[in-house]
Amino acid sequence: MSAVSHSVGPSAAMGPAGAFSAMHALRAEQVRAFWQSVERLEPGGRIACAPKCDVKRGVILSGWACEMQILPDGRRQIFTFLLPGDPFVVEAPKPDRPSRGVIAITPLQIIDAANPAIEAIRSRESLARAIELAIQQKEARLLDHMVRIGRLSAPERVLHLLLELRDRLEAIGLAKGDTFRLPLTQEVFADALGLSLVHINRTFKQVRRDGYIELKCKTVTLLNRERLRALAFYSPPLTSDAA
Amino acid sequence: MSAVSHSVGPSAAMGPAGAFSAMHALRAEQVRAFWQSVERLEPGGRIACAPKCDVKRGVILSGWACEMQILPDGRRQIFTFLLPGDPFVVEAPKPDRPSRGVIAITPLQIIDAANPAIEAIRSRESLARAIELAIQQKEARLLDHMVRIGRLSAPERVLHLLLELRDRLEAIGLAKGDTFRLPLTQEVFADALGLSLVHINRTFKQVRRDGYIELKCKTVTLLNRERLRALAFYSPPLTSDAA
DNA sequence: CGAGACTTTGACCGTAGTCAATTTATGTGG
DNA sequence: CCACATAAATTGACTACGGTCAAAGTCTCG
Repeated sequence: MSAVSHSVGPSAAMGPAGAFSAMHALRAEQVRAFWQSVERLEPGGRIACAPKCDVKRGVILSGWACEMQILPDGRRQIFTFLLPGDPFVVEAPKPDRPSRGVIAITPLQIIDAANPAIEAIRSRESLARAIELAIQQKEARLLDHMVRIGRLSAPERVLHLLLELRDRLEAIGLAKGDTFRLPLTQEVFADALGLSLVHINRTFKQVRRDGYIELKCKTVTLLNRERLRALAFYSPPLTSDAA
Repeated sequence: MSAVSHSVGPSAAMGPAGAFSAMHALRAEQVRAFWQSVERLEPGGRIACAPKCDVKRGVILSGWACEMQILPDGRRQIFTFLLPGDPFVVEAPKPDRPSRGVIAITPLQIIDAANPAIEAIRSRESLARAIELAIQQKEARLLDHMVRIGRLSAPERVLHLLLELRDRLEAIGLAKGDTFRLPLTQEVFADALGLSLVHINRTFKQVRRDGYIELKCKTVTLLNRERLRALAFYSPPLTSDAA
């Protein structure tokens, strides 16, 4: 159920960041082959690459995932959230390397970029451009996340992240106005923002009390987004004017 | 003086990360043209791209620089340090965008990648590979930095960063064993590690007192690197085995 | 209903921030 | 080479943000 509510619908994928915006032009047979090769993961599941390969590329079709690293110690840092349409790369875990990986947060559907079903559309220049843009935006988000973690206070971090997620979800049709579904536990939030679970809880309480957001049933509403943007020093992402 | 001590020497640039490792095979005339087109910056200077262009690519020849962002508020976050041999990209500042940029920490020598003097060697596959590797390593360092800021304590952050800098400096011949020159003010350290100036000062005092490092006259010595690596959860970078 | 995951709260502690002053380089002109 | 100006490092006193520990309350789901 919850997987469905996080999927890109047939038209939702047409957003600027949707890597599959060219899909409507495919023949039915290709579409069938495509859906047959979709891989599914349960929450907590880790995207692994095939035994022989040392790298796997793919795209999120539905659901939320995150890229993260776990210290030998148990501490965890989440680098990015992956939403439908986002491309990803995972490398085979090597001994003596930091254990980084992509794990599913909700039920997840992904497709391997090496899949023959995707080869057919890989060459379309519209897809190539979409992927190019996605990579560029991801780079920018990494730096945003660094500022968040390094220089913002706890309430600023939370609001800044919510603003980013809203923009990204709206771009793929999963947010209506200032309201969207947020399928994250507070623990995940904590690991993304470099805070403790308990402190995240208190910070949410605070930003709710202060009238910045509403939050019920995993659904968030940002109250007065303009004010929040100024407050958390958030700038929306570029849309597509890049060279 | 201090610029010289941070330069890559003719042989120092031969390290794995040195983008100019193929330079020894150039003709004298090309080398002359090359050095004539080197740009210089004083500490605090910002690398700007030409008035018309919206992007500038280049490589650090000597000195230290950093990529950073300043919040409207004055708070600053440093993303990466750039050392001799490191490629960089700066974009023209756009209104309403976060003000990110590259600024010189020490006197700096850089060369524009669009320079004709560099065109001659651009096509060499050894250079292309070096740049490829440099970009890959940089990506990895960004994530390392995120873990540092998000999940490590102040002493861990300091030691982790020093370990990284040592490895990178050694790769370009600017560190002998566990000792190297560190031309950073504590304020820069603070802005890189997401801490306050005062706290950085106290943390340095502590790691010195605890026998983890020696620090005199801007020169650091790491005492027992193995122990520090375990303590700060540091993994050295990949050298060159990537596909 | 019971088990387990997630959220919420309280009490307390410790790391790190702020403010302000002092000391120590570093540098510059005379 | 010295006097002064400025940047950088250092220290103290105090505050506060965020972490830890522990318990209780909610929510799901079999």
